[in-house]
Amino acid sequence: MEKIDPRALEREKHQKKEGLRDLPGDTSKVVLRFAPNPNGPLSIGHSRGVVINSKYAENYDGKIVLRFDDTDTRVKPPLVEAYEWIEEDFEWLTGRSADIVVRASERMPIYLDRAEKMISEGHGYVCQCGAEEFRGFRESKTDCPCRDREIVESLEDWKTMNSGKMKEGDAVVRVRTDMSLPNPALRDWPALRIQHLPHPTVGDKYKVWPLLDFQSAVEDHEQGVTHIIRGKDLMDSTRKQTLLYEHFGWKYPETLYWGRVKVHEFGGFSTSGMSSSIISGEYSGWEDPRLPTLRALRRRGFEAQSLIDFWGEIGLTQKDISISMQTVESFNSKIIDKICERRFFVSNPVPIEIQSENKPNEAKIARHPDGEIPGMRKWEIDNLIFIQESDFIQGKLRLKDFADIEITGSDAEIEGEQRSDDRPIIHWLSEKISREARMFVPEGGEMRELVGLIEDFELRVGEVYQFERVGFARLDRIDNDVVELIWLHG
RNA sequence: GCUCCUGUGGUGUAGUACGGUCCAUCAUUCCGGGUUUUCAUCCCGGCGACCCGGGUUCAAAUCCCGGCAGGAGCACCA
Repeated sequence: MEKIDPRALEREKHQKKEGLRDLPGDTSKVVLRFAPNPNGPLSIGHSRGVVINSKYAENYDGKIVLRFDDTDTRVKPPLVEAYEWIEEDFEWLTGRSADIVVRASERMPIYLDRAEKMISEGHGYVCQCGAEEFRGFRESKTDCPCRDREIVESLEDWKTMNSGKMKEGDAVVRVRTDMSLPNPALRDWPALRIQHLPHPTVGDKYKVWPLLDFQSAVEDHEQGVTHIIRGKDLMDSTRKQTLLYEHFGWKYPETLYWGRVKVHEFGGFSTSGMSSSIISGEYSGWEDPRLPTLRALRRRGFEAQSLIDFWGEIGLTQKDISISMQTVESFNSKIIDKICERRFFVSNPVPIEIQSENKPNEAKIARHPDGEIPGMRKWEIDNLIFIQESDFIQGKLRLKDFADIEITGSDAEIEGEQRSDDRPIIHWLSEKISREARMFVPEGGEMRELVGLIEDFELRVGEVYQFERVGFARLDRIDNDVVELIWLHG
């Protein structure tokens, strides 16, 4: 009887399934891709794509392609520096570089060749209807006049388009689907259009450029992509591209989607929106701590792992979600609390004169309270100390790791070094160790600035410290002897 | 208008393909308590949810029908 496992009698509680769900289809040689537009650096929204795709690549021992979708020179033109920024952001986040990096703009011959083939096989045609005009045909499910022209005529127009003799907007290459399709988005969708504006990296060599749906479809096939994971706003892209794949006789990759993501603290933002706010001077640059770019988060002191943990917890769902940075901060705290040294930062300092004659002349405070980082911070103590204005009272206080004091006016008497009662414990600074500091706190679109004194003990630029009773902040730089800190979180 | 996606606590998420083991999982927030010479970390406890209405069934978060709500696409942007 006693051999029966007693646990078998207990009611089993359901467990939360951990990790990402399995990828569908053939997973023997997985190839994934992350395809941003290089019109700015990566933001927190992009990080979901990077994290999820690279996690799957890791899980299945597959490959990940970083592809720059840079075939638009007019509406969202590429930013030359952004290619490099994105590669840096990708590496920061995943700890490695992508297996393959491709720029769509450098693969133009492949797309143009494919387009010509499509036209000559009758699966596509050159359409010279205006955008408005075609909208009417699409809505009324009627064929446009260009649709029934001979293939040779389309081919001739195709050559004219490429020669540069046709103006932008005069013609477009469409994929022949079916104008009576129930979903209007799929009816003879546009695949390539004319652009005369030079491309920032390849110049004015090409006059006809593919749109996303065509370029992406062809390139995914070229790279042997097996699984596409993208936003569900691109569901119709999948349907359009599937039609194209049928024309070409290719097998479309397995496709998974995530829903729309909003971040409470940042509201609605877009790369192009941020770009114009930076140009107008509203923000100092892409690294402005108020921005949701990965560069800004990195500058504030977020660990890449916090984002990996965060997106892993959210997983891959098609729900439109509204997330809070608080959750990311919580993951970050768990990581950095163990590795950050402690320091004091006294904002709005109030000077206090210690009157006691036999005061100790040195303070020793642990670098880390749990001994995760061994060693002590040692300071000299003179008679002059500073405490934070918000802590300033008339009465009894304990200067953390130093002494019990009683304040009268702006003088203080040391009552003893040992803690003698449960009076409030505050952080403080000796004048000998104080250095002027400013802490920048991003608050929505504003930047609050706290002026105060920092504990000048082995400070290093780029390091994240936990300021006791204040919170985490990163030492951004030292300007004219003034230490500049950027607030991370509590 | 047409096409499509999604609805589980404050915010996310597990469970939904094969209905019972779910008086519904876990994280985060919030509240309370403990450890701590930080208002940090850590530990313990608590509050809090299956969009609505029908139907099928002994039994529905799960299946069916009908609503409703939110989001997306229908760009010569990505």
